[in-house]
Amino acid sequence: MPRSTKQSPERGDARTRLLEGARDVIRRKGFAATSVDDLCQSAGVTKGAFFYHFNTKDALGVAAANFWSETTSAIFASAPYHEPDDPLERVLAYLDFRKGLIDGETFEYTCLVGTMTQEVHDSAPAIRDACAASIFGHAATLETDIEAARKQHNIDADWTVESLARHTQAVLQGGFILAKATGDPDLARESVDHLIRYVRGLFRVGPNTSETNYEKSSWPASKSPRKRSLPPSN
Amino acid sequence: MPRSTKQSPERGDARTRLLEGARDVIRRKGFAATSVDDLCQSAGVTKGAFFYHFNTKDALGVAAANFWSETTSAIFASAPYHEPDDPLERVLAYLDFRKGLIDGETFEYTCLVGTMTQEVHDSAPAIRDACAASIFGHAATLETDIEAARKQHNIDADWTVESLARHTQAVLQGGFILAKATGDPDLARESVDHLIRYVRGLFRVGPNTSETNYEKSSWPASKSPRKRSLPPSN
DNA sequence: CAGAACATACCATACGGTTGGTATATAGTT
DNA sequence: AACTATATACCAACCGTATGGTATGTTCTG
Repeated sequence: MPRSTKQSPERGDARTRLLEGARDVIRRKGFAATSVDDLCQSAGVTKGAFFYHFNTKDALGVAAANFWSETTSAIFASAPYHEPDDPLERVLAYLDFRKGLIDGETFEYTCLVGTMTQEVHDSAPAIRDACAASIFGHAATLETDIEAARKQHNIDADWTVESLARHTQAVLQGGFILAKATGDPDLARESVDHLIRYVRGLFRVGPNTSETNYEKSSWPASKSPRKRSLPPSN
Repeated sequence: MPRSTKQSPERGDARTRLLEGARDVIRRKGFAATSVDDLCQSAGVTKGAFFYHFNTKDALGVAAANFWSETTSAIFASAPYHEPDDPLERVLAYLDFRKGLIDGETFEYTCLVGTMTQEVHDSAPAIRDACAASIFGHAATLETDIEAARKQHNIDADWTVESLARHTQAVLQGGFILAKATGDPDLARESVDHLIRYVRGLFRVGPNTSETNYEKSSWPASKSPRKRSLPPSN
């Protein structure tokens, strides 16, 4: 029988639990409306622990944005959309992958750093910069595939690789807003569909390339029972 | 000499000034971070006036969303993008018009109801519904032109008119987020350019139709001196 | 003069943050 | 192996202020 069989959360991971709680609570309520007490409660710690790990609430905001960057980039790095040999296929597979992530409750699939950017862009530059680094850093990961696809398909474009990469993020962020307005994730998926159609048009490929429909992998959200792990029986 | 030459703001329009102040301050700081005192100060009134006109802060949020709907739909109704005879030209002119509105400080061109939706979607259903009505109500105004263009160009589409109308709003909202992340309106205009290219592709028209570049009209923002009312001299 | 449209002063609470203390793990000493 | 020193990682209680909201008074208008 090991010593220290305490059921309560392990000592030493309060910081991580605070960041995970912040990720979910802030996506629900927004940054400003989330109190430090809310964050402590979601992590199961007291304010002493909070202010031991973060000097101020804004400091947690910065840390949460960085935490988001690290966790999501790990997910994207190991995601299956990199597998196709054709670079355009990889771009389309990325968009299909993103579309697959949009499911469940709103706070489960929306973007933490996009949400925080909206709120703090004018009042908390440190948080905003951390969010911007997350958004544009992720967008930049798409650029090599887009560039390779452009060369392979001999596209002489009136658009830049960087702007298309950013545009994909804009569409996702905007889709999240429409989804939040009604609580319906279909509104976000719908815009991704238009984006996919746009990219296909840019590269002059038909509508039926790459229909792998990548399975949804784990996305930063508190473990919630995912309904329908098997397809419906009808 | 007329009686009541008081320089101070007219009696009777405190409500309007509160809504106008809310429009600008909330776009800067967000809804939750904007205090009632902030709103009173921006309108030049006291809390007595505020709570005379609005029972609660959330009630002002609803009223601000409705105010936004009314003022912006008046602007769009009288905007020049309705002039072209060709319906597709009107759609493209609308997007060009929206692009032209993106200028100046961030709080001047971003969308109030999009901002508020992000924050209160899960905690203030009344505000969220008012915002949703504004967003989707505006999107619906595009549907007749899109539908007419689709018939005229004989497009048998795999997309619905409604979804394309919504997609335009998603792109705009997403562009606003990217612009807020850096303070650079070019990031929003860039996404509108991609959207315009997408719509042209959907209707199979070349890149050089309708380049009117409609002059920017008045958009809900506090009167700020607009630089460069004349084009640069080079 | 009655009621609408404000202003002033005030209240209870929730908020971000601080203070002082305690349990735990680790390292060094004997 | 036992004991101490020390830093880490937290907890519980407290503090000043900002906040949403109220109660009451005042001014203007029809």
